Amino acid sequence: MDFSNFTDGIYAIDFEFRPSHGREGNLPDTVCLVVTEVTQAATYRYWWDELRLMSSPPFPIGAKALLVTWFGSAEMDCMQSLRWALPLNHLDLYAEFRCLTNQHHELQKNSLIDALNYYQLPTIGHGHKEEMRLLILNGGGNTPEERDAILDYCESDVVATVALFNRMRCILDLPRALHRGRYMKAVSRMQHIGTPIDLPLLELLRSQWTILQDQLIQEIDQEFNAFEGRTFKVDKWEQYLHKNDIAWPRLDSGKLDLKDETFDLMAKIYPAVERMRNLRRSLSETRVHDLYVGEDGRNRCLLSPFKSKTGRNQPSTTKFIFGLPSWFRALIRPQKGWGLAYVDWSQQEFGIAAALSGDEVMKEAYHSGDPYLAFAKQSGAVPPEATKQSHKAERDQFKACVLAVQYGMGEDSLALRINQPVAKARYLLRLHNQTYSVFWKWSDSAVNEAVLNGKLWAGFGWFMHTAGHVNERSLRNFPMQATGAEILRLACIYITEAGIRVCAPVHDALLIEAPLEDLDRQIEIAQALMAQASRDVLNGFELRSEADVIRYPERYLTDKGRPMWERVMEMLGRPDQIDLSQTDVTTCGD
DNA sequence: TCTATATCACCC
DNA sequence: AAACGGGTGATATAGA
Repeated sequence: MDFSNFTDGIYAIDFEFRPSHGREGNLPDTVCLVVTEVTQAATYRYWWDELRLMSSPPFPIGAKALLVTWFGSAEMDCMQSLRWALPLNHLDLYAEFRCLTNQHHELQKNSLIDALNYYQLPTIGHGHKEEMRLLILNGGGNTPEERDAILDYCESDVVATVALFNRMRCILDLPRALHRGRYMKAVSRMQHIGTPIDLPLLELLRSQWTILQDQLIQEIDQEFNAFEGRTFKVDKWEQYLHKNDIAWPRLDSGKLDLKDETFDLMAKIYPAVERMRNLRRSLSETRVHDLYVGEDGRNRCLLSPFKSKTGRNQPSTTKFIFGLPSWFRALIRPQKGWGLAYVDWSQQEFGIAAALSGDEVMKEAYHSGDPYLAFAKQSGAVPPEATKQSHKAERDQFKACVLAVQYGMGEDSLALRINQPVAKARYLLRLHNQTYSVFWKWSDSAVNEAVLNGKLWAGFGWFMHTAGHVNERSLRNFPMQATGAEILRLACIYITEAGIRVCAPVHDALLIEAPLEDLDRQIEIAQALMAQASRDVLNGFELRSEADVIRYPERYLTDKGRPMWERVMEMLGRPDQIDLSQTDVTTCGD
């Protein structure tokens, strides 16, 4: 496959846009569009009054055309707002540049300007770019001068995109580049749909939140006097400790250790500390105003595809509902007549490790349906007839050990985590080594590859540069996490292209929505496609998935989030919002 | 007063 | 030197 197949032309485009009504979370309002055919360098400029009259894009999007962009999910967001169809073939230079320069020592950022500098191509300055960005954001473009300035600026980005394309085209792995471009299209579809939020309740929460905080502090802090207004003051806490003769752990720097963990530890000796711990925890979980929710009650924000070094999406944790503390998920609620499903792969990284390493014992553990208990059995620590109920304590420890290995945890940290002597942690890690020796050899080989070649590959063309010092634990984890990201991308492609409405990706999970009468069927299809994606990436090895189902008028409330949600609803005087929260679990896979 | 750093809390 | 992978973001404190 090469570029000569695109006989209808290769078009670079760039939109300028701003959120509708200036409200983040709303769909974008398109300001202008510039299109250039890359070989003929023919350029076309369109202002929004022309664009809104078009029912299809002024460039070809069929099988014989190619769309070239820098961060094309944004361009396709605009196309969807204009109700245009999306291109069949898409090449995104941002995705390609991220892939080629991942963890490259000379590169810190990944803007278009950074890419142009990297290839020593001319750029407009950061200053002008920022100036134009603000002009567009603040509703500029009403005078002929401003309009020309915005179009010129938009055109300069297209010119830069074309230059970058011509510089990069000979080094691209085209089939995989088109695959990544196809993912950018799926990203745009998800960004366009967004996650349904109970907007009236969110607004109530927002309007009352400071009052709730003040109430909480006033009630609890009179015992301690450690707060000044709404902030916890270290020196005031120190005074309290001094007055009460409490010796508090300190960091190496000499400052008080204020970790939640430390409060937990000290609460065991001084029960009053527990009350302050709870107060601090509640207050730390208060990001209600930054969440992007449009006037239609949908949480929409940039998903930041390919942003992490393993290729994961990395949306802002304050703007994205799934980045907030988990009790906020109870704000997620299907629209009337609709349902939602949060579908996630079961023990994804364990399954990936088994598949990639070819460790048959590990594969068997995955296929058993309960890898943690299987590990305990395979190592001989519990009898073959042991169950989750009969050997709960053992299972918890073996589970902690499996997770520890995936993150490269050492025996000291594991001991702390499971609240056991170091010797016990050492014993568990040794059992993992012995039971899954093939996995460990494979894990060693990743470290060797990285050190010897200066690169570490994760399949489908994603890799990171490893010249210079890289943490060994990072190298061992990279193939598993990056492959997980690859499986998610493929599943997003399959499921969005099957016409299922995907609200959001969450690393090893997807939130989908459907009318209630179609919900069960669509969950089934989504799970089948998630299994398909895992097989396609893992050479036939299938990952199971589970689904939490939320049917209107239920909200998405998990066991973890329930206590805080109930507390907040009580304080808001809305105890009626507590009980509408049942979730079922279905499973799929072998 | 502003910025950089350290530390912490949250997510998977 | 530390020893838990990948992140974002808030806040307190220290220093310019």
